[in-house]
Amino acid sequence: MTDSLKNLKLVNKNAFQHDLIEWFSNEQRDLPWRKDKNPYKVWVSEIMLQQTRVDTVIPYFNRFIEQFPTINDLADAEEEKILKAWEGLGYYSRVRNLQSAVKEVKEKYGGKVPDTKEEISTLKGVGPYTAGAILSIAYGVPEPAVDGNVMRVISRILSIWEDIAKPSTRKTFETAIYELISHENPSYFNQALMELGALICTPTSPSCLLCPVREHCHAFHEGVENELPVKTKAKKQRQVQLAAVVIRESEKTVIHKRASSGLLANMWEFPTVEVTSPFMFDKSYVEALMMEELGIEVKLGQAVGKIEHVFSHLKWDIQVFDGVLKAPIKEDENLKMVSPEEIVEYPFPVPHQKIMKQFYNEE
DNA sequence: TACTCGTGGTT
DNA sequence: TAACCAAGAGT
Repeated sequence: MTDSLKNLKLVNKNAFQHDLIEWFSNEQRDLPWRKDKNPYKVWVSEIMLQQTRVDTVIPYFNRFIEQFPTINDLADAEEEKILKAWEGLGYYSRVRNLQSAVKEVKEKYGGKVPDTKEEISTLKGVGPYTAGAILSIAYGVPEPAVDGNVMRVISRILSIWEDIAKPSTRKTFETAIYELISHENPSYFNQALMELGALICTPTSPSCLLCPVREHCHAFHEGVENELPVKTKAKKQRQVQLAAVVIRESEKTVIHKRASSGLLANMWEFPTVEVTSPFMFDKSYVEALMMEELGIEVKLGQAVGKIEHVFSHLKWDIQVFDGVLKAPIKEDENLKMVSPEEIVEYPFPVPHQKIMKQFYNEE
């Protein structure tokens, strides 16, 4: 693994830093989280940007900061509100961890985001990348912030052939960045690597002729920029068959809150059960499951449609039924009857938003 | 380590 | 269309 950094000492460090930072100074995108270096805003942006595209994040970031302008505002918010603000972004534990961490900053650090690697890394949801990003961008600390962009860019610059899909590989790149990072401007150095990965040094067909650090790039000189980075393939999603019911009772419908851990934790949904093998979508079977698992006595009507939704690791195939209650539900924290006006206040995952749109709200 | 955890845009 | 991809972290 040390051998994969054999080109590290061959890089003209000062020239590389200069070319990279100069390019970023001139070409960086105008993004809302780049307006100031407020550690809280930097933090929020970095959590949102995890595995999520810039264009997707922008409107969420603006709304989130407007709704929760400070650490105190977020710390004091109801979980339902923060999940609603995150609705549609995915990876919902990110925002629950963020609020948990923000509460800790409020209580243990007097509301000031920690500025050391050791302290900030103890916060929920702040891993090696996010710690380095906040420290370098908000506080000017020369720590690496190794994300997918950085691994791709540096794998090409240094011609590193380690598999970037393996968790242990990140350390190789951190070692490289510790050596290469500008101590005069660690913020721009880290952001420039990511910006370069996003705009120039893209996964397929990188624009090497436009690259400000082309002359420092070993992969370009060896003509192997399209072979790097090495990344093993992800395995296919597992299929899950679900039955959901849209219950109509005098202009209202029944919604259910999911478990507090696991997939889509604490999000709301139309009553849903997983069905397996032979009896797949048999109505009386689904009715029995609804009673056993959710305590809902429902009479299923027509199968009104089908929703398909692909997650990173599984695929939902939802058969949607119409239905009416055979007996009133016992409303509690996790089971409610709501009107069309009320339902919009609850956070729903996208597949159930699709159900709402197609089979409940829409005419 | 390998798996879990979302979503939407690209190829 | 299916696969791939995007500023990862928790377990």
